[in-house]
Amino acid sequence: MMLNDSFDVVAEEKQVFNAALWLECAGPLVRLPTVGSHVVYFPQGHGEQVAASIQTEVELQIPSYPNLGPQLICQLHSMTLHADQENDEVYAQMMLQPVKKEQDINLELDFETQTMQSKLSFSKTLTPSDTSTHGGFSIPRRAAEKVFPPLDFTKQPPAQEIIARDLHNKNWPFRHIYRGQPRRHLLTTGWSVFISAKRLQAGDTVVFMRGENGEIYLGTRRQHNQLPATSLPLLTSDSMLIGLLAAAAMNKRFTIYYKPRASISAFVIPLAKYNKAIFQTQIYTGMRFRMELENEDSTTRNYTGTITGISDLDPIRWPNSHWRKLRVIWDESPARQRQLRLSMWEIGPISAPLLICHPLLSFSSKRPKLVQAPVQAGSGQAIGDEEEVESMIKKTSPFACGDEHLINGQNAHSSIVGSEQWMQFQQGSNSESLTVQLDN
Amino acid sequence: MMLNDSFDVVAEEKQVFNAALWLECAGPLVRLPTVGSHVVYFPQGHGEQVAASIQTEVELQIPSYPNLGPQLICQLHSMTLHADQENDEVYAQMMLQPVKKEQDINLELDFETQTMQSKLSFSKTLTPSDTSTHGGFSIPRRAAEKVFPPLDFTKQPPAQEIIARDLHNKNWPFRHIYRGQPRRHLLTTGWSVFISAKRLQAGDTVVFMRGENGEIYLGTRRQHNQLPATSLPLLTSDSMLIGLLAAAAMNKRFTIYYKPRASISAFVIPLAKYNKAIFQTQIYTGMRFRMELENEDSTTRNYTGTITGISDLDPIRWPNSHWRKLRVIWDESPARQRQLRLSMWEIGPISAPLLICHPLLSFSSKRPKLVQAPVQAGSGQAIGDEEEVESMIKKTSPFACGDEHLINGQNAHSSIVGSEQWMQFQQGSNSESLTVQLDN
DNA sequence: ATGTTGGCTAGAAGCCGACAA
DNA sequence: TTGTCGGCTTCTAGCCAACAT
Repeated sequence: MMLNDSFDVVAEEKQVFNAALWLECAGPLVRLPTVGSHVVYFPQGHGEQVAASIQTEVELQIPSYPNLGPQLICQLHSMTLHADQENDEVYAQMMLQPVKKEQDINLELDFETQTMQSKLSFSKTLTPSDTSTHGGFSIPRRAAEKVFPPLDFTKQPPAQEIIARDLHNKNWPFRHIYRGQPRRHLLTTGWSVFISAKRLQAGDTVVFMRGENGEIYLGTRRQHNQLPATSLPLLTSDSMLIGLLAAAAMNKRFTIYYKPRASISAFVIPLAKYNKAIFQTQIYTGMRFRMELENEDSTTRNYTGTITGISDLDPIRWPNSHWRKLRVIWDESPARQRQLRLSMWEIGPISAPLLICHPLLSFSSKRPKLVQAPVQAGSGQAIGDEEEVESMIKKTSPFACGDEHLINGQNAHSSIVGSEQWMQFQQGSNSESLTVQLDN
Repeated sequence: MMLNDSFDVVAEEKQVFNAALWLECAGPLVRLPTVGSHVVYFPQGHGEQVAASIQTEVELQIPSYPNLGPQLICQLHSMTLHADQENDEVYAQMMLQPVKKEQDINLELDFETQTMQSKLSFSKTLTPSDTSTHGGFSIPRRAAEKVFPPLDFTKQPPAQEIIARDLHNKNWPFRHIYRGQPRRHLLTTGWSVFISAKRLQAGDTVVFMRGENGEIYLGTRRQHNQLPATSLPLLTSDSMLIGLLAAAAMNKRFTIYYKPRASISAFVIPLAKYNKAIFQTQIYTGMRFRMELENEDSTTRNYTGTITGISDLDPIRWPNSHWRKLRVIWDESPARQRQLRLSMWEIGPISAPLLICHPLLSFSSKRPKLVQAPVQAGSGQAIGDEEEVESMIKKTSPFACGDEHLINGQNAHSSIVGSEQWMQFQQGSNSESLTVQLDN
C-alpha cells in the first residue's frame, strides 16, 4: 500500500531523463538511433521480439499487406525511454514516420548513440555474498574511488551515507563504509532493502553512476536467461503480429516498443548503417567475420565465425528480406545463446591484420561476390544463393583465414561518435517533440 | 533461482483443472459460457479490456473491416482457464469460431456456468491483522467448520496441519490451531510465507475450498482497484486493437483472452442470453432496473437505477452497436466504479412487487417502447433515440417506480442451471477439444 | 465472533574481522 | 583485491492470551 503510494507520486513527477543510465541498464552493446534521423524498421524483427516476449509458437495466418515490404524506411519522429515498474527492464518507445523512398534523405544525423567512454560509472555482477542476507555489498576498490565521494579517512572507521537514484527517481540510501582486514569498501545498511525490493539475484548486475553535480544514479540489469516472459496475455501472438503489421502498413505514423534485453537483435536500424552494410560491404559465403557479444558477466568480447550461407530466413512470408539473411557458424562453442542467423549490419570484418591465412581462400584468388539488394522489396531482386560450405569448412579446418575487406577506404564498422554528438542526441536535433523523459 | 526452478517444474506438469476454484477467484458474478455453445463476441468490449489493461488513451485510426459488425456470432470452440504466474489473476482463453448468421443454431447448450450453491468453500477479505507480520490468519468459525477437517478437541490445544493447493498446483502447508481466549480457529505457521509469496495485502481476498475427497484448495482475489495495469508494453493499444479487429474480421477461428477481473463487462455473451435481452425484453427510457454488483468485501448486492437514454456508445466507429447502449443513473452513490453505460443483457427487472409507483409513469399510461435491433449490423436498423429524461427524473424525484416487465411469462433474468449442468460444463459437451487444464 | 495489541521468544538479519583465493 | 565464513548482536517474525468491539 505504501509502496504503491510512493510509486504513484513518482509517476506524476516530470522526471529528468537519464539516457546514460538507461543505456547502462540496457547493456554494453545497445545503441539507439538519433531522434530525427532515418531508420530502417523490420516488422519481421519486431515480430520476433513480440513472439519471444510471450513465449508462444506462431502458427499464423496473416492477411497480406501489399504495401508492406520486409523493411520500411522511416524517420524516427520521437523516442522516450522507459523502465518497467516491476523489474526495471528498460525499453524505448519510438514513433516512426514512414517516408517515401524517392525522397532524398539527409543522412547527416544518422548515427547512433555511443556510450560515453569517460563516463563515471561502474557495473558489477552480483556474487552470492552480495545477495545473501548475511551481509552487504562489496564495492570494487577502483569503482568506489571513481564514482563515490571520497571518504574522510581521518574518521575511524571512514564512512558516509550514499543516496542513489534509480530510473524511477526513487532514492535508495546506503551506508558506505571502509573497513575489514584487509580494508575494503562496503555498502551495508540499506543494501538488503534494495536487493529484496528489486528482487535481485546473484548473477544480476547493478550499475552505479556519478552525475555531473555529484548525484549518484543506480540501475539494475538482470541476467539474460531469466527475463520474465511477460505473463498475463492480452492478445494472442497472432493478433499482435497482425496488429503490428497493419499498423506499419498504414503508411502513417506508428509507435513501437523496443526492449533491448528481450530482443535478440535491434529491429530499428539507422539507415546509414543499413545502407553501408547492404551496398558497400562485400559479403560472401565462406567469409570470416567478427561480432562483439555480451558475456555472462556483462563484459563484451569479440567472437569470430564464418558465413556459411546467404538465404531468406522465411522465404514464404518474408521473401527477399535482409533480416538475418546470413547463416553462420562460430569458432567457439556458444557461451550464451549464439545465433546461427545474423544480419549483415551486425557483423564486422576481422579487425586484426591478417593472422593465419588459409591458402585456399585469399583476397586475390577468390573474388568475393557482392551482395546487393534493393532497399524496397519488389524493385529488384535479392541474391540469395544458399551455398552450403559448412562441410567443406569443417574438413579444411583449422580455418582461421580472415579477409579484411574495405569500404570506401575505411573500416566497415559504424563510425565513432564523440561525446559532443552524444550531447546532441540528448538535447534533440531539429525535431520539435524530442521527448526525453523517463516515466514511472 | 530456486523459486524459478520450482515454478518450471509445475509448468510442465499437466494439471488437474479446477473450474470451481477458478470461478471463486474470478469473483461472485463471473459466469462462463459453455464450450460448444453459441456466443456473441463484441470486439468493442474486447477493445475496452485491452485499453484498460494497458492504461492508455486510445486515439486510434483503425482501418475499417467491412466484414466486421459490432457483434459477431461465434461458437465457443474451446476454452482453457488460466491464472497468472505473478499475481494469480485469472483469465480464460477462448477459441471462437465465427458462424454464418443464416445457419440455424441449436440453443440447447447456450447456458452459462453457475457457481455451485452447495459448494464447500469460503472466502474472506484479509484484515490488517491477517496480513501483518505480527501474527497469523483468523479463520471465521463457520468457515473453519465447513471446509477444514474437524479438529481433535481432546488434544490440548486442538491442532492439525492443513495442506492447500493453489491454481498453479502448488501446495501451501498451514498449521491450523484452535486456541485463544475466547477460543477461535487460526492459521499460524506457514501463513506469512503464503502472504509474502503471493504479496497479498489487507483488502485482498482468499478463498478456501474443500474438494470431494477432502483436498483443500486455495485461491486469491486482489482488491479491484489495484489490478496491476500490465507493465512492459509490447504493442501500442492502437496496434493491439487493430490486431484484434483484424483477427475477428478474418472470419476464421480466432483466440481471445478474457480477464474477468480487468474487464468491466464480459464481452463474450451466450447467444441465448443476448437474444433474450434484445428481442424479448422491453427496454425504454425511464425504465427501472436492478443489477447485482460486487462490493468491496467481495459480497454481492442488488443495486437499482433508472434508464435515462438509449444510444450508441461510439456512433462513429461502432454505429448500431448494442454494447453499452443504455445510459443509466443509479439510486445510490457509487460504491465502486459504477458504470453509467450498461448493456441490455446486464440488467434485470426490479424483482420485488411494485414498490412505490410514481403516478406519471405506469405500465398502462406509458406504453414502453420495444427496442429491437438486428443481430448483424446492416441487416436492419437499430433504434437509438436518445431521450434525455435525466432532468425530468431529478425534478420528479423521489422516483422509485418500478415497472416489472414480463418476458414469455417468466422473469427476464437468466435461467438457473443446476449442478448437473455444471458438471456437464466441466466435462465438456460434444466438442473434441474441450481443454480444461490449468497451465503454469 | 473476531480484530487488535502487548508480552515474550526463537530465529533470521546483518555487522564485524578472519581467512583464503 | 575481494569472496565467503564463523562469531556475535540486534531486531523482526511470529506465537500466545488479553482485551476490545
